[in-house]
Amino acid sequence: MSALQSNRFNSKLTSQCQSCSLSALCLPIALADEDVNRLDQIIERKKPLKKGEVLFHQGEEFSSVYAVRTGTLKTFNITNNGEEQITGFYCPSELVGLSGIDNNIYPISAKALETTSVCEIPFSHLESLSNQIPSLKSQIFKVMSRKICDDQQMMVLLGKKNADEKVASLLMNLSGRFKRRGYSAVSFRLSMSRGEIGNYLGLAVETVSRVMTRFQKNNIIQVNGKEVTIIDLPAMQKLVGIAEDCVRIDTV
Amino acid sequence: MSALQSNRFNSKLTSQCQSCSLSALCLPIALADEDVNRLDQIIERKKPLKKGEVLFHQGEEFSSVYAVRTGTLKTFNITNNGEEQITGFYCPSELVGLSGIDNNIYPISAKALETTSVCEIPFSHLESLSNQIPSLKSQIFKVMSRKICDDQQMMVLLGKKNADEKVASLLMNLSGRFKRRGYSAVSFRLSMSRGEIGNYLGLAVETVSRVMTRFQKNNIIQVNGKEVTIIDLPAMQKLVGIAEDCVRIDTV
DNA sequence: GTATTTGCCTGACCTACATCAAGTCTCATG
DNA sequence: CATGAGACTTGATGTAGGTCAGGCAAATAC
Repeated sequence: MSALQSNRFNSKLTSQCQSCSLSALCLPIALADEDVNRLDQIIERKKPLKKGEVLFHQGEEFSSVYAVRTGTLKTFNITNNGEEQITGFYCPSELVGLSGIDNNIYPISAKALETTSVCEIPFSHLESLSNQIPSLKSQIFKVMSRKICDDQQMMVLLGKKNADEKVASLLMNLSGRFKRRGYSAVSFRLSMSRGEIGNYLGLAVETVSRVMTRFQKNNIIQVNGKEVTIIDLPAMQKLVGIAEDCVRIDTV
Repeated sequence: MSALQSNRFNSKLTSQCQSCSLSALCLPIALADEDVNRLDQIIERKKPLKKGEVLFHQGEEFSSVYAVRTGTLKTFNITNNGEEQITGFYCPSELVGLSGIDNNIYPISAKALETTSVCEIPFSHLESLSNQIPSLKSQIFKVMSRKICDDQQMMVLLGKKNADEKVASLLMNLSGRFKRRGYSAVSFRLSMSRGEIGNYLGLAVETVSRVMTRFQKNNIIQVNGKEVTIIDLPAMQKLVGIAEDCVRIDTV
């Protein structure tokens, strides 16, 4: 059975790690069955967030990290002059909130881009559980390290790439994330608006729009509102520059 | 005795965590004495790197994280088209190499900007020691979380700030890091070149140069080669926007 | 000592992208 | 069904910062 044939995980809140199709991507990877059980017990499944609802606010006391189960989140930072700077988009199986550990305060807010359900993982529990399960601790180190790695790639993007490369990079990045979860890597739906894309990439909305219509004219992608299909994969890869995503070789 | 009156830590390679004036800033914070001892035993003090020498190369197998004891490092990423993108500068007490944990490969290189000595902390040892010392594990989580936090601030900088704000942010950031180690927050020496600053901030060398001379003309800073003095602190803070560095309140 | 390289500064010019302005399209709501 | 508010697109224009080119000074080599 394919990992994604099921729709169980938005059906009831009681679903568990063992039966969750994301479990291989999420934290429990590399854990023994009994350990997954123990992890499972500290996780709280909350009722889904509606579009626009906030999971946690910048400045709030840190308590939990969250694994996205369905839907998408954005995290953002309100800058001193009041503008929002989006720092990331989070898809199912991805962990949000790690930046709160340092100061026990969330330095960013997290908001749902669509109806989104998450698993809440109280960090104090996770931490004490990680005392008992060394491989869980290693797993957390890895997840955090990967985040550092990804953020550094993002810096390269923001610092060195032009508008075309930025947009192509985002699309290819999303493509890879869909693929990893078993969805099509070439055809998908953007859950964020053009404005949010621009904000994230350091571009004006208009630029995002222009780049995407130009890509479409040049038969690199096909766009229909939020639906995107990548047509000319080599062209996209060339724009991104192969060897993205740290040095990570995608083994999936 | 001030934390910085001593010069012991570049005098001999055998210096230990207990006697290191950086220990309060580095990993051992919040560790019991006996635990510091145990940590101390896994750390290898290497002979100093000369300017331009590489600590580890992008793509190399990951083995250790490093704490800078004296001097400065930069980390950088060679992009697909062969250019270098600097992802960070590292001052004494700061930890380099955390991004290697994820894939067991360093995704960046680290190079000395001046004569630099480091403590090598073999990660496998650190990890197993962290099984025995929960507070050490927490400390590692915190350090990694802080890194994520800082990187996100860097994204805001690269995505939203103009040249003046970028340069001001870097100077103020360095200022804060000097201060934390007990040095002057207003007068310090840049260990990186203008080119490296530009590269890091996503600016051309010429722009960095122009911004700094303009700052000087407007009596905001005083520049003499690599020596910088901040004259008009409020102006600088205004450029940076107060409330930098995540939401962290500097308690030092 | 001179030659050469390297880092930094400065001016003139150019371009990629932002900004402004005016649509069109979508879709939610009374 | 009409209406109104967002979200998206497109064109015209402006500008911050990049690029190019030249020059000086300090460091390094010869």
